[in-house]
Amino acid sequence: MRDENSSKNTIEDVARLSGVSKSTVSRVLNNYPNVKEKTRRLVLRAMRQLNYKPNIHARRFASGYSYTISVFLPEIGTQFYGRILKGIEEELDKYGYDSALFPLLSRERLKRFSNPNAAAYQSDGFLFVSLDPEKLYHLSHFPLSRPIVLADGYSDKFDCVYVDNRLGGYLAGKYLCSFPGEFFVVLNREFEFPLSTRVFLERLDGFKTALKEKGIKLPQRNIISVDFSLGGGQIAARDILQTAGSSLNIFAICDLLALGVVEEVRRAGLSLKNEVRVIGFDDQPWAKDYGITTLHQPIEEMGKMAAHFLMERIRGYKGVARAISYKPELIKRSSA
Amino acid sequence: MRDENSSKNTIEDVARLSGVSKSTVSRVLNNYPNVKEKTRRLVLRAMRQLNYKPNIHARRFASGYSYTISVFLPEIGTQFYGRILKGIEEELDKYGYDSALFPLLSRERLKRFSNPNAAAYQSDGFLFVSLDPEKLYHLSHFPLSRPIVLADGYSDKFDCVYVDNRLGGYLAGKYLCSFPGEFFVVLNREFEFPLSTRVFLERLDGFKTALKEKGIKLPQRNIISVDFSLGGGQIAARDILQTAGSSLNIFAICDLLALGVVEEVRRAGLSLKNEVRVIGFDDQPWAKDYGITTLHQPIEEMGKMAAHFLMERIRGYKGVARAISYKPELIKRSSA
DNA sequence: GGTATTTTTAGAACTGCTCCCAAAAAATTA
DNA sequence: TAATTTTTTGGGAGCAGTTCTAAAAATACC
Repeated sequence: MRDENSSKNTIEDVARLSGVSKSTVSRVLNNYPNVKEKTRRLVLRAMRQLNYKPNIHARRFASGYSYTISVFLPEIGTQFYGRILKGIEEELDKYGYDSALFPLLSRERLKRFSNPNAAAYQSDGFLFVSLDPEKLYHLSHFPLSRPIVLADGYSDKFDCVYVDNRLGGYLAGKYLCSFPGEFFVVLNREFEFPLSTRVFLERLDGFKTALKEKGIKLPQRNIISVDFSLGGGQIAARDILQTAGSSLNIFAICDLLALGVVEEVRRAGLSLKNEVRVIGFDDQPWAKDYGITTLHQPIEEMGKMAAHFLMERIRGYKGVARAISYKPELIKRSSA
Repeated sequence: MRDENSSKNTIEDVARLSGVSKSTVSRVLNNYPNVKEKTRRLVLRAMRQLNYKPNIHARRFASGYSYTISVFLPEIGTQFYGRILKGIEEELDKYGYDSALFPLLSRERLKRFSNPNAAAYQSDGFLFVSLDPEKLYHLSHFPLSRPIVLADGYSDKFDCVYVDNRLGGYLAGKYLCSFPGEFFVVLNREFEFPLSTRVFLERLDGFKTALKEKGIKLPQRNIISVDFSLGGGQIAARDILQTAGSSLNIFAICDLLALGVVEEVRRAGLSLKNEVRVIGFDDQPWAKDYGITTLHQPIEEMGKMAAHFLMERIRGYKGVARAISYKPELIKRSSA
């Protein structure tokens, strides 16, 4: 089927109507600086008049650019990925770029990408979210001539944008230490090997460090692993409430788990903050509504910045690898 | 950045090496039937020798086809979508087609697609998974000249491929009715409006029908809504076990919830089948390992068939809308 | 005001593949 | 074997942009 979507008008029609040459229209199209303002307006008006839409295939063909970047992520069912994607897409829009999503989902699915001609590699750059490109065995297939940027992950080889998760955990720990009682961490199970991320373990690590500084020990059985879901948090809370005393400090590794915990604590008729303190991580938009004390991280901003780095590289920037680390911030609400 | 991925060799180089014309090479490339076998082999050998990869942009440009279809789905964190995608991709591969994924994720994100020039619409066809294109308000932007196919959903306007969920629920109900005791359904909460699917409610409906036939009533409070996760199933199970008698029949609307239920039942030291019966839905690959009695549905097969329909349409097939409905099959294992 | 310099523009080559048309080759028929 | 039909192949004109080069226009300078 021919693509009726791109209207019939070509760059030539625009040129004719505005009385300039094809190349000038092209320059306007691509935001080249050396076009007289008057001419630019003329051309833009003609474009509008003809409802001109450049043929994306012709454009890609002629320029050699695909105007697309590939985003690899473990999965995208969670709000975190929805938000980071939002940031990425917003930034790309500015450059007329699109993103193609490649959720790896499972070890098995990852195999699909062992074909170096897979669609995933037909783009101008690569963005890895929560993923370590060096761990993914198909990296050998990577066209390393094209830039790679990491979001929510660290590397010394590539530009990357991440949150200081260890610090976040530390801040949570430090704050909770100011309360008496027993300490718990609600953690979610990790992905299998090549898709695993250090993020949660780093938060845990920072948390432990803070406790240690105060001479508090966190017994292994107080670290409760559940699946990444509201229900997971609820289950963990029930287990904790069933076996522990009446003054509890709970660090949930993310807001979703924290919400599950908070709901169960309320259901059990216990008083948040007085009897049980719960801290989450993320500061999801709804965390405020539920009064969840949490560590704020700028998710959309990370996506935006990562996309920005990548676009700079695609545009030819050659400097050494850069890393931006965002500091999480403790937001105190009613849950702790 | 120029695309170094597609090696330097063009169709012309292949033509020269194999001693034929460009057009003949093109014919071989596109699997045209009218090429002498000897010539075809000659050309293929030359391609191999030069490690020739057609320039995908040139191809799209010249043909007007994008060799891509857009797959819209609510989200893709779950195994169901991973599996259906697998089927889709396998089938598309046969035609040299790729899929671009567009998880709508949320009402808010859906807005991104209100732009008729979004990448999502730059493809040769559209596949809606668990989604009703007529409910999505951006349908107005749809290039209806290009074919649409539904998977895991029904429509009289478009080709569609789905499972008879009502029958599945009915079979579950009928089987459980052969046991005494109280009846429960574990359901997961729905997506918000435009992303909602009727799938789970249909299963519930079929289940109720079966009970009604035996004169059994399912009180509203025996329908337990939890989030779609392992933890959700566990929570539901705890609630059920806490308040109900000792002979229970539980229909979990999907295997993931069923697994959560089964785990909790075992943890509570109750005997599956004798005291508590649990039926799931899906027959996920791991359901067997956990002994979950469930309704089998051919997920990959659905994806494959949907992709097949779509490819037929893209290739010009003009017949009336077709619908394939798969009948779920009860697989008895140790949980019921 | 004339020349040098810089900015802006037109013209045309180029990208690599598809596909139509006509020519050549092969197969079939008389 | 010639004539006819069918199959296979080559030639070349698109496709719709980008980009290089050189010319034209605008600006700066003396």
